[in-house]
Amino acid sequence: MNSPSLKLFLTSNLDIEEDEILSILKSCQVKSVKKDAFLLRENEHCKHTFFVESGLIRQYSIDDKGKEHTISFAPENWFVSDRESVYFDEASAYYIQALEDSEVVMIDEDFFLTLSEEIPSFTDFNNKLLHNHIRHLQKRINMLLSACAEQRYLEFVAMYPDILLRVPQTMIASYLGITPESLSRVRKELARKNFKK
Amino acid sequence: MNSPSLKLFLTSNLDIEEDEILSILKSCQVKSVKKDAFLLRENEHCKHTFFVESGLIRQYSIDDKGKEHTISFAPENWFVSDRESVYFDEASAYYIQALEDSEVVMIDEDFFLTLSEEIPSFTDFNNKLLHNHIRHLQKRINMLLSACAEQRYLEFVAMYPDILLRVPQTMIASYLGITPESLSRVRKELARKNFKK
DNA sequence: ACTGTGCATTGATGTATGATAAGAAACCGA
DNA sequence: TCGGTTTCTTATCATACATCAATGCACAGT
Repeated sequence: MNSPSLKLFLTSNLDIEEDEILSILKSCQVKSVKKDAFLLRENEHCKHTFFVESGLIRQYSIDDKGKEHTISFAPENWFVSDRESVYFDEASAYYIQALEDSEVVMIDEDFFLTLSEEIPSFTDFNNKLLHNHIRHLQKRINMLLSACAEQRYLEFVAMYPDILLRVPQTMIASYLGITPESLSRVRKELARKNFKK
Repeated sequence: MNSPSLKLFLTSNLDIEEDEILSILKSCQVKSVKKDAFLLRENEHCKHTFFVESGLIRQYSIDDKGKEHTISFAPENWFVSDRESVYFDEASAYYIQALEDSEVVMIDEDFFLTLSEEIPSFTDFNNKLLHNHIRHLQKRINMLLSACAEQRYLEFVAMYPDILLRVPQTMIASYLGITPESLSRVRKELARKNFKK
């Protein structure tokens, strides 16, 4: 068994015994992915939810003009997946790619089924995860509707200071819905303001 | 009991007996709201999920500059709520307001608890609802990241042709993240294109 | 029928951000 | 250490959309 972070994540959130979790986790494959390798490509059916043990993963889409739009970043201890593709068994619209050499636990639907059957508290926990996810998406929509480039960047910095330093600005720009050039301008402007004070 | 749509909605999605649903629904209050009345205001704690029996409800936020941003429209047979406020017991960032005289069923957390205890299939159903919600939000984010004003409007028309005719353009504009003036111009341009063909 | 209020349209103008291109800097991998 | 990518910055120009302001409608209340 080689997924200490996921084990810790589950034991600290679920009412579950050490050996119980071990026997369930045994069924999960751990995968090492090199930087730039793909866990999912557009039009594939996503079969897994990935738990990031180490490294950094990005989920993004490509529009008709060929531009990338970052959906999410997933560092250690985060999940990443096209849950809709998994759940509704649809072709995915997204790419999931490693930004660093990473280790991910591949979790399939059976895993969730087993958990919800064997661990009563799992249902609630899963519910909470889903609600958290929704809250997060809600907030982002609100931001995209109302905030200008500078505000978006500031919110990102406040929310993900760690990620900021690990990914190229191009990708942060594509997360914020602006061009890399605009982001560069925003940063310059912010630096100027801070200097003045 | 005065919530025929909700009853139908539940019985057609859950493995449940007629009288069982009736006894559970009995605990829910049905509320009539006049056009423009509020079901929730910013900074209040949202205590209910509202199921719209009839009418039309809007959820929106107001930013620092006083501009409204429509989060969602909820016509008949839809749910509307600040689920995050309910679930995490936080102050809400949103307003929920009737756009037409409406009837809503006020569903509290106990209702969900009762359902999940008494109806085994409810857990799965609830899960499905949450996943659907997430899919929906995901799609909107993708749209906001990648589509121009015209595309956004076209997507809206395709997705909610019914709502289109029932709400002022100002609000549709605020849903799409553009100004009413821009929306007016987009529509004019589209009309011109269609005429030419 | 009159009048007020809100909404949609239109035009003139402004501005933030996009597009393009080119140079500078940082980051590999050999 | 070098040479080559990739990323970041900077500059110019272009444009979609916002802002501001005026007008026209339509509907509701008196």
